[in-house]
Amino acid sequence: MTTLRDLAKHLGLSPATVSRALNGFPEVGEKTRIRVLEASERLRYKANSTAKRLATGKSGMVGMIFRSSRNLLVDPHFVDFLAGLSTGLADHELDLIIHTAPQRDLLAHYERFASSGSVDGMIVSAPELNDRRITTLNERDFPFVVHGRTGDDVGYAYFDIDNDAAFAAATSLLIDLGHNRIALLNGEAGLAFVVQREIAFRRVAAMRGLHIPDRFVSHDLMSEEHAFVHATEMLSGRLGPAPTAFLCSSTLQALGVIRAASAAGLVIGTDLSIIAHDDVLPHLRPENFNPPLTVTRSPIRMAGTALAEMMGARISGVDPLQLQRMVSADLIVRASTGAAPLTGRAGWPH
Amino acid sequence: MTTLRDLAKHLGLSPATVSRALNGFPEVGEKTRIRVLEASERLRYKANSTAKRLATGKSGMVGMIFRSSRNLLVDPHFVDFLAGLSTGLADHELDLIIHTAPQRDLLAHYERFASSGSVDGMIVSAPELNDRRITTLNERDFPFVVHGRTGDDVGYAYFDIDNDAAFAAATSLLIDLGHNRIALLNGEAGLAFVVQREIAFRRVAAMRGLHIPDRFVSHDLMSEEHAFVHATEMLSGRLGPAPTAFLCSSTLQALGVIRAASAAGLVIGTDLSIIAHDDVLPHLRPENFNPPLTVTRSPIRMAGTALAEMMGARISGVDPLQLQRMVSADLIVRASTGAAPLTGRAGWPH
DNA sequence: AGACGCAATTAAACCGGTTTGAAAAAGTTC
DNA sequence: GAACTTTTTCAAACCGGTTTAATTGCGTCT
Repeated sequence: MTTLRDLAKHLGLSPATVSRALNGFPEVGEKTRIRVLEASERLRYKANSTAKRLATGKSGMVGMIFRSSRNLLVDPHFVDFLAGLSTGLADHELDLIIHTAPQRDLLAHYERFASSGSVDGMIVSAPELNDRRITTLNERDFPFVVHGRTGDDVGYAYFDIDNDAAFAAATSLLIDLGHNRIALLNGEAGLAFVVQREIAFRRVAAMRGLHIPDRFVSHDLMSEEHAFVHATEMLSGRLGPAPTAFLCSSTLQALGVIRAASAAGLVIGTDLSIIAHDDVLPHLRPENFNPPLTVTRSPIRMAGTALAEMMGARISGVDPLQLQRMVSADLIVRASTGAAPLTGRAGWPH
Repeated sequence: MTTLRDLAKHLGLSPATVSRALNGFPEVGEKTRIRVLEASERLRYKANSTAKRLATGKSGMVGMIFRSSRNLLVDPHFVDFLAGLSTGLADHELDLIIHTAPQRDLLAHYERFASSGSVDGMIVSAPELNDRRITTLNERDFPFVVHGRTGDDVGYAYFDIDNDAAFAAATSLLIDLGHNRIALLNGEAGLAFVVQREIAFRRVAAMRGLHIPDRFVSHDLMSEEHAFVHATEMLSGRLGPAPTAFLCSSTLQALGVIRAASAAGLVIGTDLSIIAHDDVLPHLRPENFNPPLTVTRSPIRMAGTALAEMMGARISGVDPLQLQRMVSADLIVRASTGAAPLTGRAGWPH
């Protein structure tokens, strides 16, 4: 393995000059630079990245920590985010370190990452309402960016979609269409975006005089299968009058609702309306569903690239308050939403 | 940030002794060790991992490179593999680096990783039949493990399932049931496992006297949507007599076939039989399909953990030839396979 | 020719750990 | 208590780069 000193000796130069030549410093003579570049090519010299890091104090990596138990890595939403993130990081010549830790000493692992110099920054995903990972990193003054936000007025860099506006608009649309029994299939309890969506949904419903019993709001993994189970139960009548509309946190859940509705003999768009949030997963296109799905849309992959960009800026010292972005989701009305069936216009009793 | 020297000065010891005390070397006095550990706790000392790496020559990381274009990261099969891998690596105190590179200089990035010392080993996934990544790493004598294998007699560490046996068994089962028009929905052309599965399928079909026209064998992303499109086309009759059975490389594709069959008014298990390979994706359980799906099963997540284990061994110097594992997939017969409909027993003409 | 300015190069310190070889301290043996 | 082990500690070199401060070489001005 060729080192910088080997190369320097070979050329009859000092390591300092060689280092400068390779890194494009201006004070190196033009003929020398060419000579160095040629020799480094010929001897297949590759700078040892560890040594470089130690000398410069930059690792060129950002970290992400996963709980070994709860498997975020299997969630397609999350993975698409990851895809956007890692390609975005590549533009800044940053690599991503995936680290897994058991739930109980998750925070200790964040601390170790933050203070051992192995990464220049961290990505925090799927924050909960009071997320101790965020407070820990904030205290240490360590660069990090968050996908989502824990409140309205926070002091860290984040990228988020306007969950409140999106779900308020979706709820309004359903009520305008005459739906008075609307069920919500939400994500896992505790996650910030889940709470935000539910608050918007319940606020608009209450404003319009609707009562939503808790048993028609589910909190679970956003998978086809879980949604199928919940929707089947809700449509069965065992919990009370069946909803005439479903609001889903994900198009995957919409698939489950469609399967449950087919089994129950219901026609989507006529007997039952569905709106879902569309994260624009590459292999799941709600515009091709039958019927095409009404959605609130915002590509989650874009969140990944945006956060990669922010991470780069944050590492170069940009103030986190300058790195806060919220985008709105588009409400796209298609054929899965229609007027509520006349037979089912009564709301749930208070 | 406390360094080792700070700590040593604070204790009135030499850096050497402190380093030894922290790393559990035997030649340190017991009372000294305790003193050191206490002080390091109190001063919140965390060893700089970059410096450690430089000194020891081990990075504690393994790398994985993705093409920025073809998006493996979005493939749920692949992601589940990744989940198994990263938790398995954690057991060996290894972290995973995710690196993205454009297709055209993919190999250069592999070389850089292999010779810059930034990782101790590499993971190669989704190999093609003649995969230059493998030859490149092999030439450099750099530790790596492969998920899958490019041939029967290879000189590197791999974990693979017996694709040939699995697809031969599945094909035999269908033919035994009287099916003479069997379509194959395969993965992307060129991938090793895709070729292996197709060879097994065609060999058994030929042995039993069946002709399989190329237009009833598709090569594409293994997604629900692509499978739906191909199955719809094949069932339409536009390509010739419709198949009475589908063999799928993934349960996702089976979902697409089921959707296409429903649209065509076909009953699964009676009018149309389906077998798929089940990678045991956590949110997609073919035993809960309606009807439950006949599968060849092998958890892809297990492949991830097995390869993590192998990577650890390979890094500690175990001979790659000792690290070759092939497991067989179980054929699990459920209700999605039934006797071929009497009306459709004629095979495709030669 | 001497003084000066500028560009190109270098020696040496540094990043923060680990490890070797030697020295000091402590413990045994006679 | 001297001689000899054995245990514990230390100074210095090392990993392979970067960077500061000093030095050399060369053309220019007077």
